[in-house]
Amino acid sequence: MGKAGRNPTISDVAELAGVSVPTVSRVLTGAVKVSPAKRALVEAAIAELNYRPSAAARVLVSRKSRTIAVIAGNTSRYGYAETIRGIEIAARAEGYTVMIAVVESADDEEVDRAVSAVQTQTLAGIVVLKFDPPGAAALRKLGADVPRVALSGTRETGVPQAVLDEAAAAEELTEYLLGLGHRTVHHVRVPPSRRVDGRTSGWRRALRKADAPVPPVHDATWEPLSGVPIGRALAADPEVTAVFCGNDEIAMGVMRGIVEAGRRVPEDISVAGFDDHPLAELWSPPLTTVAQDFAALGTRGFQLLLESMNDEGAGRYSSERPKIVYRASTAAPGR
Amino acid sequence: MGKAGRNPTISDVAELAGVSVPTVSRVLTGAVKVSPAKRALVEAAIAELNYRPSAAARVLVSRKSRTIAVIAGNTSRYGYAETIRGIEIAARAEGYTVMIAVVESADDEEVDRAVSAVQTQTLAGIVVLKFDPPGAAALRKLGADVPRVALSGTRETGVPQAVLDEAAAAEELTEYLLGLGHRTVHHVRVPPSRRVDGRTSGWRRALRKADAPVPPVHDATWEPLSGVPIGRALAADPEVTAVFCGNDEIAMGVMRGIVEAGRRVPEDISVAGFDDHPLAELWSPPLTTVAQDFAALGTRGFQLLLESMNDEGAGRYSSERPKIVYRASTAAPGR
DNA sequence: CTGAAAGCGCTAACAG
DNA sequence: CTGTTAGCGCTTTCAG
Repeated sequence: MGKAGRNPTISDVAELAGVSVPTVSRVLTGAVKVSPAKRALVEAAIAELNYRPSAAARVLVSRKSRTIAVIAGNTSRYGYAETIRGIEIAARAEGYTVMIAVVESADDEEVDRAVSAVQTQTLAGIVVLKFDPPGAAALRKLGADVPRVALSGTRETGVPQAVLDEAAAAEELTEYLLGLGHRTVHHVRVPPSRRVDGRTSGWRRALRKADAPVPPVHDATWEPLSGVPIGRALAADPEVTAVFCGNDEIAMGVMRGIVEAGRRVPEDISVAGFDDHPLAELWSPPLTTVAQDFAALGTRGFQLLLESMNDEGAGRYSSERPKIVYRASTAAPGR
Repeated sequence: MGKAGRNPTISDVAELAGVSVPTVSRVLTGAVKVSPAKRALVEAAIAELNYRPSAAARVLVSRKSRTIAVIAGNTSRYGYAETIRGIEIAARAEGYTVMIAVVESADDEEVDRAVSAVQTQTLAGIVVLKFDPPGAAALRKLGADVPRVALSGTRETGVPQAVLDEAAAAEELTEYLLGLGHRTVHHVRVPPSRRVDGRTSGWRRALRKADAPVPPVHDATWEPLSGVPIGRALAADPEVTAVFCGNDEIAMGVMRGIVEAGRRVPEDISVAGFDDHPLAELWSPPLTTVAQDFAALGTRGFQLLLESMNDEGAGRYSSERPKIVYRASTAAPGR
């Protein structure tokens, strides 16, 4: 019998069931056939002792793990949280456990800390949220010894990757605005993930293709409130009739600034966002935006990871085109 | 030298440094003194091989882990995501890694699955988000063998717990509304965590204390849009002048319904929410609400866990009183 | 201060 | 089908 206070081990189970330790292991893993009689004995013993195999011991000897890590710059912001949720759901469905490693900044020290924390664990795979510079830096430092998948960001070579084609969506949205009759579209950017930001480059491409002037970009922070002064500034310029914002929260801040400055949305100025935040539909006026299915992105990411664990489809690239959601915050320019 | 393709092990390091394996272990753990000369040798070897100790092997022999698990009914909804963020930040600061276990429902099977997944890991401790029935069910099934902490929910005995005193805050907010001159306050509830929901009971307590009529409760889902029809219904009743909603997102939906029905906020009807969602301040009109510091709750939770790992303060209870944020969505009743 | 020996809980050969 | 024998990578005695 196991000593009191200690968790039961596989030998406690073996002893109680009257079989050898490997036999218990065999019913646990199910890999090798065991006679029904002994199997029943073992299962009874497991139930009686409320035995749970130790993942640590298992991993040590089998070198196989049922844990994946998610490396992310953040866990609670809308896109991040939803993506992680998608990964977790897919992982759970396949019996995997998820571990989180947050990389606050792209500082060498911080990235090393996070990468070390991850490399210490024996993992089945790693999903990197390449939404921002910290994520990209972490991916770069990761060895190729463990299956990895990158989510979003610039295209990787040699690493399977799933992305949302933000540039295409931003281009389409900007074209829509121009098609409404706006002479040009102004842009408020969220902190860019990298040198080239898909949302910004899609916007610029659309303007160039239409030979529309490319106004200077306004930079917001992740704080919704940071959009307010930008909105006020934009409203002060009578030339401004359409604004495309890097995300919905900033768009809401910008709209607030515009309204505070005494102009109307969309009569005087059209405003569009990005993400289709849960509150975008509820906003007044409801926000025209781009629906990004982050949870599906996470799920695709885990799928890619699974494939890459089985050596299939290494280097696969999966791109999805987000859909524009037309609502009331955009309209033809007034007079 | 280590075989190619394999991660380097502690004996590869020992060999390269020309010392014994336990000596390497001693510089790794720092528990026992090692001569500066050997220490330098070992550190050089570690750096050269880019060696990372295996957490699995460590845990197996030392029975000590630097990983904690968070059990939660959800990971991406505002309060949940922020709480997890707070836990993760505190854990990371102390060198702990966070593992996530999601419990979708309170079904026995689902709860057992999550609890098993957690018990398989060798953990330093577990933080349970007792925000909802699944969380509460999971806490109940967890053995006392690993340090645990409960966050929110009804008071536990024997388990350290950190909570936000929602009932007190809801009562204060309701009293404020009554103090403004409203005859009573209507209530829209979010899916309740348990039989007694703090927000609802605080509201009811305030009405009783003031001898105000207690109108029937309206039930919303977690979907912000579910508030819209409720808002419309409320607006149709001329008796309604003040509404207290279970969270900000629902409050936004309710306000939308009220406005659609042709009544104004706050001139005709005051609306208050709960949580101080990042967009509450930006809403028109800005929402009166209760600021819940979920990240701080998470941090306090991890602190409690640390104490309980060191056998200090087992059974501690930490309650924080959220602060009311007065904004423009509430006012004295019009005539 | 340092090395030798033992063993954590489990699975992977290998006989039988 | 089943038991015996090894040993995963590390920390922990225990001698020196």
